[in-house]
Amino acid sequence: MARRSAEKLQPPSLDTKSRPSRQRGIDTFEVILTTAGELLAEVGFERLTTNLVCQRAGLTPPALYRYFPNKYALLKELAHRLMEAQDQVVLAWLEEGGTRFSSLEESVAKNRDLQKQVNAVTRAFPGGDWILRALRALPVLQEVRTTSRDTIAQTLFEILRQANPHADPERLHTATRLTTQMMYAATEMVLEEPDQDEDRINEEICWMVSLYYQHLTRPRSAPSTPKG
Amino acid sequence: MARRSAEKLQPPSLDTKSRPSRQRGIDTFEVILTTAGELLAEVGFERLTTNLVCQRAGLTPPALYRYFPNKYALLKELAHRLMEAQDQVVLAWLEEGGTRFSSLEESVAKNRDLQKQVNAVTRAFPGGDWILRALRALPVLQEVRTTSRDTIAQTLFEILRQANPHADPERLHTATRLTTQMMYAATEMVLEEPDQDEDRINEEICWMVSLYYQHLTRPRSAPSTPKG
DNA sequence: TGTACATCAGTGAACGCGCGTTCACTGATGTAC
DNA sequence: TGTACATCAGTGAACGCGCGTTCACTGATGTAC
Repeated sequence: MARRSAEKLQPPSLDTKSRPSRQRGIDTFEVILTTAGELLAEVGFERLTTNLVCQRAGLTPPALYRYFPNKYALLKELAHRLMEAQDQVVLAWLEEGGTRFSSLEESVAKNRDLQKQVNAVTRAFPGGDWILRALRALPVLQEVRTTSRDTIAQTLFEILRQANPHADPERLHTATRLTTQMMYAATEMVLEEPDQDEDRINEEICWMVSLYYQHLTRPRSAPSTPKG
Repeated sequence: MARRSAEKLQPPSLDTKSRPSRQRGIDTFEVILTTAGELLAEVGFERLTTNLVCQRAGLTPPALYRYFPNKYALLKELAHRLMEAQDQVVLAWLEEGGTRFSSLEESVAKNRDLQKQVNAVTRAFPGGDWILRALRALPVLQEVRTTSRDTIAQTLFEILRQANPHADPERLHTATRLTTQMMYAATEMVLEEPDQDEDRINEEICWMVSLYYQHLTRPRSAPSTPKG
């Protein structure tokens, strides 16, 4: 009883409760998430409720409640998966030498490809745009967002640090976090206003980032103007 | 009766209902908004309810309901005011010649001052951080956000267009919208993670933007390195 | 300057709805021997 | 290979709460004459 009222004071702060062990449960778990993604795309996260998900998924509330304590747990799991999908794209790009180039134009082109891929992955994710909004709006999810961004930024930092040992490390560190954030912000911008020309925005954000890194890594020499 | 059920189909899409005409009403209107801002800062916009605002403001629900149809109307009014406060700062900066400079360093410095001011204004606004989140998360508010950004971007565009008649206008247009968005995104970044060094982030975002505009407006000449 | 009336501003009390959540239970799947 | 049992997975039905909203009303302020 005492434990009960103590729980009441900080109860909803839960992740996914118990993960299912058998196939049937695993399927249900996935159906719940898929349905939540669908509904998110349809009604947005404010009108998303556990009851609504259950209804659409053909389940009763206790079934959902077995795995997720509330709708935030649903959103957190979805957000986590979206972030992982994005991260995979970025990390693969880094491994394939996305930061290696021999001209400013090539740098822009490579960044543009990355940006395009990230946008595509986000778009393909059911309710992806809403998940991005939720990641900003709900404090519970901010950690998911920040963790993802910092992972990317840290990896990028290490690569650039090795390639540019003379650059100011502190500044480079801020730079990687900032540009990562900015490229995500550009993705949000494109998804939020679909009537805009995505290619144009991608192009420009990549010029911004490329010019900036050029400045940071070659601060005292004139920039290369290869085919000027 | 028929009218009633028709209204039910699209009712909550309202702005502030009737504005008060007498002093007493005007005071109440403002008290409601002030209280909403306070509560926003305390509990966030998800747990903000009209009842809660009434309770804190020492009013009964119908009093609030007289002016605002729901909590979104509250948020919309608050968001509108925050955007106006930000816009004023930016427009004043533009009028005072924020875009005129004689070196890259001066451009960065001027941008940094602007960014600092915008951050300060946002921080001083009760619940400002939450309003920024709501502006992203709630579709009802996106128009407020977009309108503000496009107003700024358009003004900036016209100034830059006149100063740089040779620059590609379409590209310049995209650029102004993009950089405006990016600088707002940097504000959000600073407010969301207060443990970070604001000055450092301001500095870097301004380098990004300044280098980018330098490239756009002098695409074929080497950048000036005055005190290199 | 005073009176009668219209309008504005806010109260008190209650409502229906649906959300999150729980309880005791049934059925299905795996495991030990 | 078959039986007994433990655990997992999900059901049916209900609950309390509080949110948004409304109704008929009172009191305060301004206006006409």
